[in-house]
Amino acid sequence: MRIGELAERTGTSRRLLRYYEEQGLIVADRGPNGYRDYDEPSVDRVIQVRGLLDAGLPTRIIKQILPCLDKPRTIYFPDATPEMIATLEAERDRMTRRAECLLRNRDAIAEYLDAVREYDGVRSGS
Amino acid sequence: MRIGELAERTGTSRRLLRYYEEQGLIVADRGPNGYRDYDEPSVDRVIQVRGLLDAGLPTRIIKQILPCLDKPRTIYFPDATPEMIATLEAERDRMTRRAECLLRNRDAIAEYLDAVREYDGVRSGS
DNA sequence: TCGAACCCTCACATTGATGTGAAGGTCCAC
DNA sequence: GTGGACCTTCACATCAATGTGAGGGTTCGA
Repeated sequence: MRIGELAERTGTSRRLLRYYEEQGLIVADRGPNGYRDYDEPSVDRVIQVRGLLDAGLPTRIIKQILPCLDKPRTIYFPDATPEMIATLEAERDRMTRRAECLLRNRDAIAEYLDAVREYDGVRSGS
Repeated sequence: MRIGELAERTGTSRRLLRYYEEQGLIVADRGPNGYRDYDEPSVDRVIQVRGLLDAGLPTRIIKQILPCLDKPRTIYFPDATPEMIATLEAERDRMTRRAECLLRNRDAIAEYLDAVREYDGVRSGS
């Protein structure tokens, strides 16, 4: 598929798809005319990249961890260097802390909303 | 306490503390000399702001939700306008999705790390 | 009273993720 | 064969979160 379709199916601008490619997060074949050509799995890939980005990871890190997250659990150990391992461990912990913070604050918001709902319910009668 | 101490205790640069104030995320008294003067709770406040920021929320949103998150469960309903409620609900859901994505990918990384560890363990013998 | 170590404001620089638009090639349907 | 809807690259713009430094005041201890 071409970039327009991928953009539509992933809800991502063409500009960003090119940017992700430039950052090494996705790859694309090229047709004889220079047009980018994507395969079906690219859709999931882009969605995952967007999720990670939205979760707050920078492209630099995403590029590093993506190879470890590929579905066919082949578990590549291409260059599981100590630095790489350290980066992953650090990132795993960062993600844990981040998620905790997120959930903690989300719960606080939910709690507030519940209180508001109850308040409104009482105020307007049942 | 003055800005230097707060910076040190929160691991945040003075510049950023001033920025957060400019964005309305924290407040500071002023001494007769113009120096900012912070109270003890400011420390937690700054830490929470940093957590939310790190969790990916923009200052604009943080400013909106912070009042709902204040500890003394006074539950202010200063201006619980419908728009405000909608914003909060949307943000709550966004945070949930974000956290899920984060945890899903974190688990994938953890799984990978486990596999690597096992691989290394086997390879080097016990 | 001098210097170090604070503080202030202002303003420009940078980085990452994006938007936008120009200048131009390709493909297809009419 | 022309127009519209694609695609290409390049480059400049933007926005939020930060860094950095200039120019200048305050506080305090030696």
